[in-house]
Amino acid sequence: MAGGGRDAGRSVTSKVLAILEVFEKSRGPLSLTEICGQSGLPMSTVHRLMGELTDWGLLSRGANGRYQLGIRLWELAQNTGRQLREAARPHVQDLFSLTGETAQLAVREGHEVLYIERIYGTKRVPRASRVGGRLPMHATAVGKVLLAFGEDWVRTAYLNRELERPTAFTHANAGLLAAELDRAREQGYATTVDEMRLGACSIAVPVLHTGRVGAGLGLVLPSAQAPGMTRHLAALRGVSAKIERATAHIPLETLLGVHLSGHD
Amino acid sequence: MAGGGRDAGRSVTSKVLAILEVFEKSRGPLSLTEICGQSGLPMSTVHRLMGELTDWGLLSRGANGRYQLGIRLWELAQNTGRQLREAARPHVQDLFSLTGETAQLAVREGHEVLYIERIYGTKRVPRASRVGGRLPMHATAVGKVLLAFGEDWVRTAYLNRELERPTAFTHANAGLLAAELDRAREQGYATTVDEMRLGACSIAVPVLHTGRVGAGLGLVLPSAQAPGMTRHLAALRGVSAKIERATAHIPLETLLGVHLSGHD
DNA sequence: GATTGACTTCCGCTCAGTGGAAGAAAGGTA
DNA sequence: TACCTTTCTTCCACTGAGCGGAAGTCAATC
Repeated sequence: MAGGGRDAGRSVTSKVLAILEVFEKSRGPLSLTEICGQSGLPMSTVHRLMGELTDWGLLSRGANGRYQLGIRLWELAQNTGRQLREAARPHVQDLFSLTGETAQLAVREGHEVLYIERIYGTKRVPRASRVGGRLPMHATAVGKVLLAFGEDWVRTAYLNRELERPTAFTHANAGLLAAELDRAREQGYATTVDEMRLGACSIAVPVLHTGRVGAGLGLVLPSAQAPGMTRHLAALRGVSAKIERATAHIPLETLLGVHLSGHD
Repeated sequence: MAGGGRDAGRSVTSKVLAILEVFEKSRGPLSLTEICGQSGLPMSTVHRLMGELTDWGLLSRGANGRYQLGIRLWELAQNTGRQLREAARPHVQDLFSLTGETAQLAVREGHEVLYIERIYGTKRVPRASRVGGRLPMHATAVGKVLLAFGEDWVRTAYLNRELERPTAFTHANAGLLAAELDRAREQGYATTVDEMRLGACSIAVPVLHTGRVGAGLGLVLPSAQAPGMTRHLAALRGVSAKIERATAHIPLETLLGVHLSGHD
């Protein structure tokens, strides 16, 4: 019966968010039916909401009737963490110029590394991530740095979880990993070799802010160059220091739209 | 009376969007009161909505209680026009490497240029825009290219508007501008000198896709170098061709979350 | 310890949102 | 052309989610 069998207890907002979530997971444009299927919402409801969202520009609709995220959403989102990205970008570029290797900046988001900036080297290195993408922390150099220099409770919580093994070389043993993180902390940098993607190795240093790790700055290179990786340390540290100086005046919480305190 | 004096006719979604719109316009984090003031919504309503949005991560809340756009929004938005950005980015980087000047890629959004990618040169050039930012079309080289090679109705509609004059050198006369656009079309490139920002000049070429302009590719340099700007044309054209090839397999509408047909 | 301002919670009323169903397009298939 | 299938769009009577005024809490400031 009309209005009676409604999905009780569900707020409108939650439905809108459910729709956005569908787009978060999928690649290309989606048809109305696909959105309904994946969100579990009735078609007429989705149809109405899509209309409102499209009018505003959060979503856009192609000639074939399929929906995709709209450019207005992208524009809006450029304001998120803009200060960090704008301050850091030229320096990440410098790091690339200095080394000629793929350079990247990442932060912790929950139990994963979130890549917020990257300059691609011309060399062929297997790509594991992209800007806006996430990876497990223990399989990447930036991730290890974020764990090693981060707060203890984060590290403890992380090591108590089941650790993924994207490759056969991933260090997934909690005890050994803990020792590796201690070493990283002493040395001031972390590395990986074939741990996330075969053929790629990486090295990273922390970017500190008021004594805490704000981000990780790293390089990705072909595994063949793993032995000589540390020759890039000077560049990494120099650039990291510059980013630290460039962001020192900005409150850490403002840098990214992230809660830094609390146990997620 | 409770529930009686409600803001009739206003959908929940529109309120959520009104809140997001507030963030679109403002710089830093906002307090609840500020959001209420700018959106015109009652405090208890905003408070409840903020709770839901924050839980999901569209917004985040700092220690001081102020709200800002959350990183999840940014992550979500990375999916917008990703194919174009990912395909184009390395090439924009190449353009920077080849020229050493600030390189940028922009598309048309309504009556403005929207910058979607940029690599900063080391030279000091007055900055007028940022990634995710907009500028009037007739005051920028990429904008002129988008007008010159775009559909006729866009151009006609644009020239019938009042044309802003960000500097004293802006070409704001519709007739002269039309002639300039014709010339740009013949020559295959457009330029500006001090037209958007004193001290900066720019040159741009179109990036075509199935015979239409998909985007504009340009360089910004100090005005002192304006006379010799055209020496970068070969690099611009070469890189543009590469981007065209790299995006040829993607339907134009999918490239960006934008409606390309219809009169905005 | 009183005043002010900013935020949070409460709660009964009511209309915006709901979703099933019927209708309209679009896309096959023969 | 007619017929079926799938996908999208519109309609509408019902009702509980959202509403917002008011009262309560908290933290500065005087």
